[in-house]
Amino acid sequence: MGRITQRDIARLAGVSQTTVSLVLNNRPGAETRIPAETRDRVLRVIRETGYVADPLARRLAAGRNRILGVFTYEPVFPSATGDFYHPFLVGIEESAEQVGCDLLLLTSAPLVDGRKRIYHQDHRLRLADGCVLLGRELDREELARLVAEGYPFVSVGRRDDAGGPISYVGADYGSAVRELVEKARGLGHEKFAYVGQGAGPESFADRHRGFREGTAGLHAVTLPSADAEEALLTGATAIFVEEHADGALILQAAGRRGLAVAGDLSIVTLGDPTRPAPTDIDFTGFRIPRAEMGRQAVEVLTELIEGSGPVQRLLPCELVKGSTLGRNNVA
Amino acid sequence: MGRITQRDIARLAGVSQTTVSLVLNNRPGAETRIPAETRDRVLRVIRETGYVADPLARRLAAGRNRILGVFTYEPVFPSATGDFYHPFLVGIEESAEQVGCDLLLLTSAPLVDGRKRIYHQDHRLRLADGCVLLGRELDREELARLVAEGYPFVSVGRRDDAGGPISYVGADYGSAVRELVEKARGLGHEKFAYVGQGAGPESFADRHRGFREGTAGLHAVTLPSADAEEALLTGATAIFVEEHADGALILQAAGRRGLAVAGDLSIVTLGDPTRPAPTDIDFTGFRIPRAEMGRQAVEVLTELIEGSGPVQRLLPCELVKGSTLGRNNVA
DNA sequence: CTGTCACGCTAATGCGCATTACTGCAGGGG
DNA sequence: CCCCTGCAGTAATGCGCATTAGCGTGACAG
Repeated sequence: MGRITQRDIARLAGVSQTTVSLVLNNRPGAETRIPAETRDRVLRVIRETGYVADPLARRLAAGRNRILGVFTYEPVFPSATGDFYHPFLVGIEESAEQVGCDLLLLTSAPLVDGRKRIYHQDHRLRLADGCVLLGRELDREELARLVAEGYPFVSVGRRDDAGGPISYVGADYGSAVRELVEKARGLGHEKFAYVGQGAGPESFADRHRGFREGTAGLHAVTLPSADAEEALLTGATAIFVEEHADGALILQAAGRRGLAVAGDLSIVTLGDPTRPAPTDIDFTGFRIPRAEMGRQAVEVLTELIEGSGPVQRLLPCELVKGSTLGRNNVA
Repeated sequence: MGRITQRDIARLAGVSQTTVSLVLNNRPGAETRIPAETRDRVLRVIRETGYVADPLARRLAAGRNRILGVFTYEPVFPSATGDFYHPFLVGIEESAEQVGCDLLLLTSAPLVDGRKRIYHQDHRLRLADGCVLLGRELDREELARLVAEGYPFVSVGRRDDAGGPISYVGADYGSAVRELVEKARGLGHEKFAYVGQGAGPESFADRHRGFREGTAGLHAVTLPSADAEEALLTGATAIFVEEHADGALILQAAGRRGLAVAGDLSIVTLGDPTRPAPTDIDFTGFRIPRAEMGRQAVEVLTELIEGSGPVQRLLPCELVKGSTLGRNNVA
């Protein structure tokens, strides 16, 4: 007892499979070409049988699916980073619902060298019409291949070209960081430190670029995350940290030295925490518009699938006033 | 320049498409039928071109997909209930990864009368080989139709028959509640109250049944959630609440009356909070094995797809000691 | 009375793959 | 000499649908 097909419907309605297809898709031209009487008859049979077209066959023939893939380079559901990615998914799901698409979580991608890879033996990307890519760090080679194959995809987060322009919906880290630097300068700060990678993934590079641009001509040093506490030795009065956890670390260290936060020392965090941090602290910094990024990524993806060219959007970050940035009181 | 197909590979390797398919699937029989020389030639071309079979066509031809659907009657990602459902998804994802399936979130299902419906104009269930159903309350008619159509699905949470037995992986609420009642009786409690729906969805009905069985022959009343505070007027020394939020409410009310919790009054919660509750309180109760339920649901679903008959599992709940159940000190 | 057109529909084809049935060939037994 | 068997592969078919080309009929102009 296989499931019902268009042929069955056709037989029951006394028409051809073609007619069923035409009625079903309500194609322009079919509207006029098929009289209401026949159409109703077909529709009635469809309703009675509860028939629905097999989306797979449909896609095979038509090339469309209304399935959007979601590929995440870092694990989304479990673990600590999960909380960071959750808001993106909320936006993605919301938007997918609006545009009437289903979401395919590419969970079957195996780990290779500790990372998920899109392309692997028997990859299943093509199940979806297009794909949203999530992750701090995307594989350049894979991106290049996606571009080369002309597969529609949108990155959540800005990406450099990879053998061609890449569509993305990112956060404007550069502007956000620059603004915060300027705010600090307005409060009298002249010596700055940046703690974090500041390179590698675009999101870090963008932050650091904003920092460099904002502090151009001023005293400004950059330290890796591992040396976070040493930022206190640099003479900086305003420390910008990529990661909340590092901010908390520096805060503690400052406390031990008897430095008053926002008085002797200001700390600014650059984005939402990606690791769980003892963060009852109300850091000055900004918020990444994660849900909105997810939403718009799906929007852009559907446009792409419709055939539009690459789209690149940077969304503004919302500044968080917080209480860790104050007037510089160091002579 | 469409994507590469088996035909292309065949042309490049100087063989037929059939041969490519045979090599690719390494079919028993093909192993012997195709000499290593030819196979290597084909494999080399495949490697050079980076070809991968279109999973869609594959499924169309073979009838399988390795896609598992996830349908949720209540919204999963956003909102408050999201936190409740999250653990299920974690388990589902984990298990899906293990069995090498992708997950299709049926997000395109529209709301009808405020609820999601599986069956609607152009439903897309059949995209997946089978489906995991999530939600406190599933639509009986829809279940019946799924059963009638022979579509493989597993409910997370026990379900009554609907025109046939339904596969599920549920939590054994009945036993858990009964155990808690017995524990309370062991501590000298003789008058009980149950606050919550106690009917309707299976999960509530099961809890209530456990309560009734445990308190058989004793003083035991049942109150709707709206009248939670009135539980204090019933003379009950042990109050069982379906929902943490109600427990918190009763706790407050008890405080106002000067009743000591676990002393004058014991409160037991029946499961994890589904609404965010001011729950720094360490309630005595039990935990629903949510992740495990998700995991096993996927397991069962794959069995079902392989052709097994209905499977029904009840998983034990883990009792939580907590601090709100104490010896009855009321004369 | 023929040519043309619109109408209402259908036959045929192909999407990319898996599968089944078959073919051409070589070698060996009868 | 023919038949059989095994080998190494190929042609053909179909999955369920969308799409294109086309067909039979009646109406109507010329």
